[in-house]
Amino acid sequence: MAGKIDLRRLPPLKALRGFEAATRHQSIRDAAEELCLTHPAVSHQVQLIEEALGVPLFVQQGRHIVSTEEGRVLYPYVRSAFESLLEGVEAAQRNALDKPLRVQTYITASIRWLAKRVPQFLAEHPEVKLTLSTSGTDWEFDDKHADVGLVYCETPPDPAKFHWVPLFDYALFPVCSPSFQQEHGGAVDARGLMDLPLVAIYTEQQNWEGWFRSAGVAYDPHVPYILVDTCAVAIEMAVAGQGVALINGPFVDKELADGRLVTPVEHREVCPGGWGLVCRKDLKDNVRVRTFIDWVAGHAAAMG
Amino acid sequence: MAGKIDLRRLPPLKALRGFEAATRHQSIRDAAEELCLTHPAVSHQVQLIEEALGVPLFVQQGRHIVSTEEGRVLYPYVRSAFESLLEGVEAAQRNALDKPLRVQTYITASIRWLAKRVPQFLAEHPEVKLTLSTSGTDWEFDDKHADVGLVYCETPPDPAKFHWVPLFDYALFPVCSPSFQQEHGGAVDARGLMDLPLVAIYTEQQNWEGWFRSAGVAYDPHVPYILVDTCAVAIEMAVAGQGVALINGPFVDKELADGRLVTPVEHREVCPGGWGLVCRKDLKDNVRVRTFIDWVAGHAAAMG
DNA sequence: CTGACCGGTAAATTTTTCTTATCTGTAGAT
DNA sequence: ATCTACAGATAAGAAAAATTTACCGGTCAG
Repeated sequence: MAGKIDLRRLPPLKALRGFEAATRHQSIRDAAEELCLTHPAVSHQVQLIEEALGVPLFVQQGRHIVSTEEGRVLYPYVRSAFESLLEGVEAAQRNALDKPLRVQTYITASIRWLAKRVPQFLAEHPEVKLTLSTSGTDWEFDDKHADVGLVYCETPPDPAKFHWVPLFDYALFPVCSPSFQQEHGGAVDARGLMDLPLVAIYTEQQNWEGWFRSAGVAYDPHVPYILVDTCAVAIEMAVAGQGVALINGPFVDKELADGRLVTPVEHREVCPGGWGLVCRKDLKDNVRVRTFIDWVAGHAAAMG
Repeated sequence: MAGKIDLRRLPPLKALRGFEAATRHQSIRDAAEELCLTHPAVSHQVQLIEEALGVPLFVQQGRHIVSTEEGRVLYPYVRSAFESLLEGVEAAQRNALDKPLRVQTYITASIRWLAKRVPQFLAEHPEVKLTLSTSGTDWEFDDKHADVGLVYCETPPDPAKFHWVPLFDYALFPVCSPSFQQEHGGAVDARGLMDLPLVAIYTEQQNWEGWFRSAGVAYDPHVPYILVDTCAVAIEMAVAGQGVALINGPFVDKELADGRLVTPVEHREVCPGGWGLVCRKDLKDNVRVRTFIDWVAGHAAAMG
């Protein structure tokens, strides 16, 4: 980190691009076109540098311009400065890319949605490494230990600090195995469901209550619950024919499609908020973060 | 002059100075001070680059900032880009300096004022070479063949095309040698002067007429003239005691000071315009031109 | 000689940059 | 603990810069 420097005598940096292009084309208009500017803009940029250096860089010859000797002397230095900058940008971005992206998820979202798709992501983006940290207990996105979170939020997080990309809405619906359904007398209504063994999650026992209420059924606090600790386990219980689980999101799409699970009652309780990706606002343009978010959001939109 | 390039992905060049200084100081405020800016300006510049690269370059640690790994990776590239630019500027300026500066003068101004001072200028500015082109006939500054002119103008040249630095005003006064004065009866008035042999310049015979008029003396067109072709010769004639010459500017200061010339009549005819330096407007900031103009103007002010 | 082409210039507008004022969080002192 | 001084971030407005639009003048090819 070398010391002292005399940055004062640097030429107007922005205008250097005009000089570079004008020198390369030996034409103001062509340079302007390349830079998506009008020709007076480039003309002005060149004049700025000529003034700053106190040296003419072009002379008009007929209706064209031609670099002066000084212009030709200066050009390679400018060129190599630009190349150095481009190299630097690439090096910094490569460096950033080399670090694994830390992704925080809830255990259910991880097991039943993200984990399945991660291999494809890694195959499509071999330059990005991932670290998944799944937790069944932490509901809050922890920006100290993760770059991106796939989380559920009732209300979108503070937009002043966080970038939020919604993925799926949050609607609760009951599922059970087809054999379980037959054993308990085929089709039932919401009221009938209350007599069956219901699988609930420790931390979200109130979900059933809300669902019954939204289905227009008076809630009986003495409903026979089977308590498990995560939604992923509740799903396994339902598949195994142990009871009716209350699910949200796209986490049982596959089981519903291939018939391992059915919805004994069609009613869905639409809840506020939804699942989405979250990251610190200042990271939203980070190459790794952007790559990951765009990819996941694309797949969520495509496959629900 | 290598071809193609992808300038699009260059970072915002102007903001790079902020990044450079902030990295070097590891402090936004110190960087701002060095760049003569306020700290929000530098803060913003850094953010601009971080956004452009999609990579954080600093993290806040306590109440200070510290470069991230990416910032440390990027820095040397930026640094070397700046150094390349500074080298380029120097190389171009050195190149420009190597060419001789073409100075156009009238013969009198050259012989009696400029030529004497040129050696000192060359000694003080060994990097600047001069080509003097003196002419007794060309009155118009010829910007095709000269970079700077030391010329007389009745009215300042068009400021849209030329840069003009006035040096001395133009006031006509008569001079002769002391012996000549004594031979012709000592002190005289303007009227008496008309009877003496007057030295006039071919191309400016009307000068005497104007001088007499401004002195309040009726002009007699039959005054005995000795005609010479340049003012420099007229001066020599006067020194040699051949007659009275009509002089302007500082061109006989030395002879008046050491007594080789005297002013037989004190009246001076102040004429419009004056002597000055002229150059094309677009050259006024050229290093060689500026050096020369500043030096000459300084000496003209100091020594009249 | 005419018309298309090229670059320069001026004025106005848009964009960028910078400053002023305020806020948040940290570290050191009381 | 609480207060103060300090370092940065942020927002809004002001200042400065870059850019565009419209136009001019010179040059060259037909």
